[in-house]
Amino acid sequence: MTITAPAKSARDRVGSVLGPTWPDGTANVFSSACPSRTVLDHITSKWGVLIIVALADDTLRWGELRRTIDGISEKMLAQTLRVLENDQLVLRTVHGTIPPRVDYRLTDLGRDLCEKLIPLLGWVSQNAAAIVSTPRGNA
Amino acid sequence: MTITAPAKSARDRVGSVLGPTWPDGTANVFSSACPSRTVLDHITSKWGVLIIVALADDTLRWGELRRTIDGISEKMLAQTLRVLENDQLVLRTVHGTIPPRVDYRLTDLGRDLCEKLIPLLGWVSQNAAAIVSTPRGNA
DNA sequence: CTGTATCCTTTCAGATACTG
DNA sequence: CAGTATCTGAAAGGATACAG
Repeated sequence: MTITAPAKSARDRVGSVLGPTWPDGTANVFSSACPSRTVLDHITSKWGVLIIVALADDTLRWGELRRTIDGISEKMLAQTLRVLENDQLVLRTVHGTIPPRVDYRLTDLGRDLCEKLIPLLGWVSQNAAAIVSTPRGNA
Repeated sequence: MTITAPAKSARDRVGSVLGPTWPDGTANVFSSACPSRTVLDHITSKWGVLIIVALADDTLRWGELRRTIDGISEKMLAQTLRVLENDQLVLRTVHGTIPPRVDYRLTDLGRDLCEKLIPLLGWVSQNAAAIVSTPRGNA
């Protein structure tokens, strides 16, 4: 292995764990121009994680998603679903029936991502109460 | 195990994977009032993930963090660090020297979280290029 | 070097009303 | 049922200047 760039602590070390996003290694997630930044923003948008995880096991209908994810507005549900669908993480199926029925489910890509998300959300669920219960000026 | 609530597909199934945040099981991450929502918002804030992962291996100084995380403003770095510190994920150490030196490193809690974040960021790094390169009206 | 304070712009997000 | 359109207020975020 040839090392050309100067070793720069975290950036390179974590970079080697994550791997560069571009084959030439010019960009990783710490670079502002990196596409992984865009995707990360989509996923970590206010509702992205919750929608994906809600679809972990099931195909859900629009109304089911809306009821499952407490507090989401129709606007944000539609908006986030569109982004997720465009990222090929969620698949939208329209049944040409009256009344209309639309199903949402994860793509293979989405399911793959979901498996990374579940442990994260599990950790948050377990530790959230402890974190929030020590508010020293918390937002 | 006593089941009192009607089984509601994803909400309960994923809920059983994640576990309830409150011991009485009244709230999980899908509930808007759940504290895990707050913590999740902190972590998935625009810069939260990046800061935590940047500190994965190293203690970093303010300036190092600023240079590592490309594109972050001083304001957002300070703001996000304060939230993370308050959540007991990041530890701030002030050395009383001139010129001033301040170190940031992960707490045990933060390191634990970081281990859930690395696989996620790794996945994003590997798949981002493919996702972004198929823009059918992408934002 | 490590931040704060201020101003300003952009984006997010909810409420409401409406459509096929 | 499954959305869209529009409006409005709140919040996030960035640039710049300044302070200890």
